[in-house]
Amino acid sequence: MLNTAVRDPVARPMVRLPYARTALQPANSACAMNSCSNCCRQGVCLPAGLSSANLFDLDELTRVKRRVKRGAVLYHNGDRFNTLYAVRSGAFKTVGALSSGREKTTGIHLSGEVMGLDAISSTRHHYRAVALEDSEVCAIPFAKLQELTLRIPELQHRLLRMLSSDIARDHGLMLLLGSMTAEQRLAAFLLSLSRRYKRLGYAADHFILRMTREDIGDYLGLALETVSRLMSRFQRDGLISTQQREVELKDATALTEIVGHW
Amino acid sequence: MLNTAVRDPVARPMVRLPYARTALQPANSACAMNSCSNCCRQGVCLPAGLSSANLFDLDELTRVKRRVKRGAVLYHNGDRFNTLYAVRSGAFKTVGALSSGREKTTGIHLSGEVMGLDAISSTRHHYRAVALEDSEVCAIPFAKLQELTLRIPELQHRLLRMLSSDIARDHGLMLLLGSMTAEQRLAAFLLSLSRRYKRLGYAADHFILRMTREDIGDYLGLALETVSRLMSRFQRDGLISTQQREVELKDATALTEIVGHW
DNA sequence: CGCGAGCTTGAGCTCTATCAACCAGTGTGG
DNA sequence: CCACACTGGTTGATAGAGCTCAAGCTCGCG
Repeated sequence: MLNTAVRDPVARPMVRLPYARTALQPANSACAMNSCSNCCRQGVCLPAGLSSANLFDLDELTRVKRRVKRGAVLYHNGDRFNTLYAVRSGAFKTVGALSSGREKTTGIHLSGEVMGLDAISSTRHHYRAVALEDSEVCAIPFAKLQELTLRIPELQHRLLRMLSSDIARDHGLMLLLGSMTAEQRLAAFLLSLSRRYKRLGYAADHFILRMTREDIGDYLGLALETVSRLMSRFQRDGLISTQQREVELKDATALTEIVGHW
Repeated sequence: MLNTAVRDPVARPMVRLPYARTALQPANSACAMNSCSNCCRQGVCLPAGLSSANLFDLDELTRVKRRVKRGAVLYHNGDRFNTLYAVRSGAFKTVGALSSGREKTTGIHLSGEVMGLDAISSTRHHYRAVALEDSEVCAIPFAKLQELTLRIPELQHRLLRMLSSDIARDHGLMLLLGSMTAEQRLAAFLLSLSRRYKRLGYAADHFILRMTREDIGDYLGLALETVSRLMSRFQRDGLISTQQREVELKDATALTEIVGHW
């Protein structure tokens, strides 16, 4: 049932070096600078589109960095909100606790993405942010950021755009959760990850899932077994090649067709 | 199987006058004023929390009203975005078209709520906004609004909060779509409508659904038949009383328990 | 009165969750 | 160095929730 070639270490195409320098790297070392002005994520993160003069203002707000170990919690459900967190390196999930004891992952956040935007309206976090791997974030005091936007209209615009694109992204997930089959969901998920890694400058067709099958299931509204089965099936059908967390998209077109284009 | 009392016109408790003046009224006539300063939705809409001096500034931006007939489209998927719409009276749904031909309703918007926030980031609308009943909106030119926020920090804060609470609301729907049974979804939906009507000053336990079973299904990720069956079951179990679009919550506690409190 | 849109109910089937067993890899302690 | 436990992944069997198809009903309207 399993393609034995995959089990054979020699036949694994995915651990070759060219990849190891890009998407497969946990990206912790990729960006050592400590201010927005010289951060390699500046093009995709909060300061995207700002003039360099304005960047310096932002530098002061993002001085505080925080390291978070894999599995550790950045903020809890119910914590007072006064800080936005920009992911510098690594990856996070935000999870909502359900009374049933189960959890629902509402978001996956890669580097350059900002977490906590949903809490602006209520002054408290609704979710728990958990590191999927050893990660680092910039802590951005929201009150100061808001002051700054009054002086820098572009920054205000940028902030609004970030919130807005969060909404748009969530709507995409709602479409997915509300009207797609398990197969479509997983295909859409893989393609979405691919797009995001590409945007970060990594290989689009080859990356490491930072999360467990269970995490993916929680995110897509599926049981972990279903995720596992589908991964196997995609592999059997030659759409992807996968070994544990390592994924290579071999036929992105076919995946796109599975999703259907909307 | 159906409680015959409900079919009997005499036994219907829901068409009595006290209700007819509140939630059952389509609310078209409820708010005839034509500027924010004297609009009865001012406390729940965009201007919420602004000082009256600032309200006057906002008045200028919301001069343009637009009437939309039931079933008519306010804006289409792909339309250029330059205007936010605040629902003055009536109700809207926003729907995303899927290639399969089916549609997914991503939002239900009652009066006092603002539509189009998801398009800020992309300059184009991703969804179609359709009136669920004869409705009226305020057209708010976004560029001008943004200018105004630079002069009125409170307005900026308000705008951010609206976007943020949109995100939070969407997350709620994602939780619902991703991890609740059909029964829980419908119960949550009814309770949510109840809360929103209450906030608008209507009766919390008695209202008219502005949408068809199909709309509800599209919104909750269920087939219309499932919605219908569950409505019947809730009625049979004494949780609600319903006749077509008219709904009375008879046991909100039980509904809350069905949802489970998270 | 007849028509159509929307709602209800039934029957059957499919997809996916659940339960369960097993496997691989990793870390731990004796 | 091996036994053992533990985490995460795979695969199978089974059952049930909800979808689809289909028929009939209600109500408002021309």
